[in-house]
Amino acid sequence: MWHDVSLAMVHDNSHDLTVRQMTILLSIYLEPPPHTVRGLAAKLRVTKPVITRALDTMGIKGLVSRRRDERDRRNVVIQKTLEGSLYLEKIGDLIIEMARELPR
Amino acid sequence: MWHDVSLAMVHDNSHDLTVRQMTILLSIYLEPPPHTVRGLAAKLRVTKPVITRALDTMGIKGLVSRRRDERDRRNVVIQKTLEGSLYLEKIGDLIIEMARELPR
DNA sequence: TTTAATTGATACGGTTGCGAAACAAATCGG
DNA sequence: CCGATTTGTTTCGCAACCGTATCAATTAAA
Repeated sequence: MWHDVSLAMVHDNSHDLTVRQMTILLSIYLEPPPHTVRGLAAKLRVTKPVITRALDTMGIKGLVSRRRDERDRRNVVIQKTLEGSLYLEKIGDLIIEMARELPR
Repeated sequence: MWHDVSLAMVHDNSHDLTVRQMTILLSIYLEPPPHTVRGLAAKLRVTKPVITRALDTMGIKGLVSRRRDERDRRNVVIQKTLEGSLYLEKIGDLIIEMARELPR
């Protein structure tokens, strides 16, 4: 199943994200907000620039957006987007479809 | 579940493969041999250099090996290795473990 | 045998991601 | 107010990957 889904992702190729980027995206959309750079860095155990750069590229693709936290303006809160939701929904459907076809 | 497994892969970090490389590796180990460069390129719908380069890097990591086909010496057949088998087995266990913890 | 086709590898220029370090802005603590 | 801390970003040099085009070796075809 992992093979089939990965293969479909390679075929799709619309947003080709790295495993790290995909993991960041899933964290943002599946775990309860708010999400910050340092929080994601800690969860994935990577450095902060990794998060910043991933947010840059995913921001250009429209998959996430950023906003300053007005209560503590050092913080940046990461927000979901419609396009990101649609993209992950598509991947979710893909996984479900592949799982359904498993030989059980 | 996809999230959890990806997160574990990022944490592990022993061989950090791209999605393409992982898909190539899974194809080699899960689909019936023989595997050739052009065959994998066709299956993944990528160009041949992509396969060659992926085999280079995965070969260095010891995950696959290559051998000339003696019947048609233009061909290269890709072979599994012990280390590659162990690596994929570890990932398989990871997936099973994560799936077991699903809320059903 | 000589030409054409097939197969995998390589060269090239460009893009992207990386870790470490330095940085600017904001907040905290005395 | 002023130095220390926290937070996210940027810079630097470097390595890896990409697609296109080309190459060398091998086989098939004429």
